[in-house]
Amino acid sequence: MSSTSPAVLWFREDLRLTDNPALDAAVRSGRPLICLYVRETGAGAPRAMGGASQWWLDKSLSSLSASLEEIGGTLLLRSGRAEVIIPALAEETGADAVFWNRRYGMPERETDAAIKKTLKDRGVDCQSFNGRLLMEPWDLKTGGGGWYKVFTPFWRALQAQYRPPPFLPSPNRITPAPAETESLKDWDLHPRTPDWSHGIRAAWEPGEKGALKRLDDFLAGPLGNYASTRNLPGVPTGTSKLSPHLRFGEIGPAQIWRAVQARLAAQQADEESAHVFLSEIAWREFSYMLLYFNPALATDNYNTNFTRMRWRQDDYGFTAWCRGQTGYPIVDAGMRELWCTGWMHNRVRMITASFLTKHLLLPWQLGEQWFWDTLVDADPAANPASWQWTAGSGADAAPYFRVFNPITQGQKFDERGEYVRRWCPELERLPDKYLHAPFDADPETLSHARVRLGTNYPKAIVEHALGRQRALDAYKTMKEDQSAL
DNA sequence: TTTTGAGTTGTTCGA
DNA sequence: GTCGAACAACTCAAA
Repeated sequence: MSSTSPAVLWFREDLRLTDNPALDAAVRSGRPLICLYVRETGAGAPRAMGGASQWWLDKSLSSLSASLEEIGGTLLLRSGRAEVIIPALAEETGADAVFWNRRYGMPERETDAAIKKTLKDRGVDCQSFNGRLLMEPWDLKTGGGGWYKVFTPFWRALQAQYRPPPFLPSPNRITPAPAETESLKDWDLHPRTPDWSHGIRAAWEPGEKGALKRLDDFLAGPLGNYASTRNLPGVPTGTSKLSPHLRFGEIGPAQIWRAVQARLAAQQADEESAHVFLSEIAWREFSYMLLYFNPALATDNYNTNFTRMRWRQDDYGFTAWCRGQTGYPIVDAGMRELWCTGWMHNRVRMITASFLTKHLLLPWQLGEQWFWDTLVDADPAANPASWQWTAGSGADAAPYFRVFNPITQGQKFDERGEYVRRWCPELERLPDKYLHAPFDADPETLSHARVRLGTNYPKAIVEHALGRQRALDAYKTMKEDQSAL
């Protein structure tokens, strides 16, 4: 092998230098490197990112590019169909090897397989790695040889079988190979006219450095109380907030796993909290397995009984939900946090998703798409899997009769109202007693708090008891329709 | 092959 | 205020 032929390292959902198996192998191959990111468009491209994710991608690519330059490399940018770009780049540069970390959704898998075949036919070595999951979907099988459909046995098997591979440090030197690049600025990923990204910018530091810092900060403190505070949206450090970093692969789950285990071994972590936290990482894994075996996870009901579900059509209700104007403070606070910061606390994701699919009886796909467009952590596996879980159509889903009560959920998890007051300042002066149910407050209390329902804060768009019963009836009807077949 | 125990996150009602 | 049961069957995973 001539060491002068370059290799292509194709970055996709693994925008990091540390613990990156494809990058490590590419560097070890001893070839000059072409580090590439492709903005994929057209047939075979991944689902188009929403605005918030594009914002993140912009910053993450800047960060990756800067990190590469620190060690002598550069980040090459190209746009178009990967099936065309990758082989063409190999030909143009004389590259005789291509490295990447695997993807698990469709049509990416087909695209990657097609590229691999093309490259091999032309004598270009093509190697793929696991840089995104603890265990890949085909690695974890039930005793019967199938894939897990229930989380708990999946989680048990994962704990029993997973051993993290050795840590791969960042290369300290890269020899770049020249090739022409597009400009990140020209990709126009940052929003203009208007630039709505102020709130997002204030909340996040995209890129590998930000990811590692977030992990360190979380492990050093918040992890200790994770089991108890992770459900409290008013506690800013209650959760790790690693989700967007994981989504873009600025950090991998193996790094998180090792770091938590190291803390446990050093007796520097509360066992229950560490366990609960790792189980959240495992939910992400479970979602990827579901996506791998159910490529239409984002559009089709996993439980096909739900094809008979009679969802409502309600543009007004959907718009009110999107805008955080439902009249239920915990729901509105969540939707506004999402709009403003590109993120929403997990507890509140469940409450808002339940409200859309149960109280408003709107199809989960509407909510899934809205989250996809507005979340910085919008994940092709976790987002649809979680929406289906809440709607009741998913794998190991919440039983349908579990309808979150947005009033009691607020009282239980935002008792002092820190969260609601942060995002619904018009309710700031309401006493805690009525904060989660302003419609129950007497006129005097409302006027004293300067809340005018229907004027500066909406009336509830659906009464809780009515919404709940309507959802339960719809479910019952669906079952009856099913058995009538 | 059959059996058995179990299943992320809740709510409501009645004692 | 607190507690346990009912809510609905059904499918999964392992013995």
